[in-house]
Amino acid sequence: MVTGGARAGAHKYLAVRAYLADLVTTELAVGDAIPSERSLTEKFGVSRMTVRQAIDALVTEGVLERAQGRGTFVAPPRADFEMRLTTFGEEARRRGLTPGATVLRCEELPAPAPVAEALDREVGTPVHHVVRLRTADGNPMSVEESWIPVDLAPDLLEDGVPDSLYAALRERGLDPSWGEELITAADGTPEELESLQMQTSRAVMRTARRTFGGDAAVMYSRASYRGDRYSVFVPLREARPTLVPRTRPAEPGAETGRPAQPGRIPEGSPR
Amino acid sequence: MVTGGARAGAHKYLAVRAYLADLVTTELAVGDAIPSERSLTEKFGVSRMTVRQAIDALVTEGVLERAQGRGTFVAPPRADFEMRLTTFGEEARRRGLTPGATVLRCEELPAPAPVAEALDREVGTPVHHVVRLRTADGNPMSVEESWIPVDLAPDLLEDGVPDSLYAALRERGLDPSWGEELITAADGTPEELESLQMQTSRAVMRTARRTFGGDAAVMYSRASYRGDRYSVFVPLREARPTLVPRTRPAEPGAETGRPAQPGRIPEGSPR
DNA sequence: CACATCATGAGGTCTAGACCAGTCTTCGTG
DNA sequence: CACGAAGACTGGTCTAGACCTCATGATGTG
Repeated sequence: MVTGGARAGAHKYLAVRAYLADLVTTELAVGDAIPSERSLTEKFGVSRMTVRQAIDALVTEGVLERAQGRGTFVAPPRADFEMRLTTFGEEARRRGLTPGATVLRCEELPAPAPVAEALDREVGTPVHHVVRLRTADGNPMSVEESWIPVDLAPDLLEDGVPDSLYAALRERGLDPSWGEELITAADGTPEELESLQMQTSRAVMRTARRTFGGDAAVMYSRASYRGDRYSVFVPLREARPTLVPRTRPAEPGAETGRPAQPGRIPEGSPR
Repeated sequence: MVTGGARAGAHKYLAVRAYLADLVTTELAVGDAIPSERSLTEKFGVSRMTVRQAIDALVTEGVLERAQGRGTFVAPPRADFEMRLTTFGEEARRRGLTPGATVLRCEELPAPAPVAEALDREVGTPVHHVVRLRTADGNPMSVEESWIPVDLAPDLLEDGVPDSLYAALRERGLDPSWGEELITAADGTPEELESLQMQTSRAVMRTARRTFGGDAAVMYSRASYRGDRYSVFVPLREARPTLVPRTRPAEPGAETGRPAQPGRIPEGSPR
């Protein structure tokens, strides 16, 4: 059973949700119908609204599809439909490759302007700075540079550079929960081309990423990937208009108390 | 009033939803609280579950944020938080540029293998083929190649190439509703470099996109953007595990009736 | 003055029904 | 046998309450 995380004492809709999640992953295939809402009502001894709350959650996640008059069905996996905050290591393993890393640099320094801006900090704020060569099955894939404010994780690099910076941040209660990334293509610099052992082609894919935990920026990172070995898959949603909140009129003295708005990602050289 | 689309006779939760949407766009700023659920209950003479249904919808869309014990607030615009199916023209205008296009080629031909695969059709199926140079404020930005099955829109190119292929498809009832894109970086070919008037740098960003309307692939397109003038912004969500339905055991004779599963995007040269 | 307590009011979960609106099957009837 | 109506499903919307947890500000006390 995959009921994990929703023990008996917990909320009832979570129990129903866990049951359905288990059904989907172990019993049903794409297109199959789940039990009707009324039958789940009896099975769990809960009201229909509670059953619907459980199903609603899975419909929102894209796992199920409702069809009035017919039933509720297992939805086809639409890729992910959202880019995820994954790490190089996770990505590599997902593709069946063995990730590796060589630390090229590891230091603490005052944040230069572009880094400070990306992290919503003052210029000169102490930051950890790590440069690594990332490999997959031993082949160089990218040169990756990361900056993390020292005050968020003072002991981050005490035992050397951790395999996964994200995992290390998570251990310190700084869950990376969302981010934004800017992707460009460029000719690699001579140093990059050498590190990546690129001979004939010169094109690299550059990414600049801001990672947020809650409302605070916890990490800024830049990477250059071998253009001939790396690609990004982006699922696209329909372009429907979005509600835009009214912009607050200038009110001197008014504090929004909402830091870390998404915005421009600095691209300029951080050194 | 922005109540449009939710007339009095319609569902009550839509009336509440429309009221809140109007509030957000005309009265409230980011971080402001909306009226409490119980006060909305009285204002509209509906039950609390109905009010919650309206709020839930806006929370799911990312417009509002709940906070137990405190209230429900206007959420900061997290970029889009999903890549959208936009066209070159829309993107350019959004960035304040004037889009332009020069048709380099326009023909009908039998689909080569990679194109046929991308469109879920037989090799040789007749497809429209359009190659255009896209400009912004007169500057070359990308070379874009599109393939569309002829049977979906036989008269698509009768009056010349339309400004927007997406708009032309929409007019024929083929709403592009989702898609998937593969992004790579590469050295531009000599022809690309000449079309794009690239002198010093050679890196281009290549995209290969499958566009779907409903469950059928309606268009396959490939584009090469000037690496020094183009970038892609990608919002990233938290990396939480996704439910994967059980794979259907081989059942000869069983029909899923579910075409157009997302999958690999062909990258090889289509000519 | 500082701090613990408590009342208030916010959202979170849940019930036991109701009627509406599609879909599909089944069973007469012509 | 063909076809249409009826019934038996499905999910969609909605009510009028209930009790819970959590955040906050007022209040009283040491």
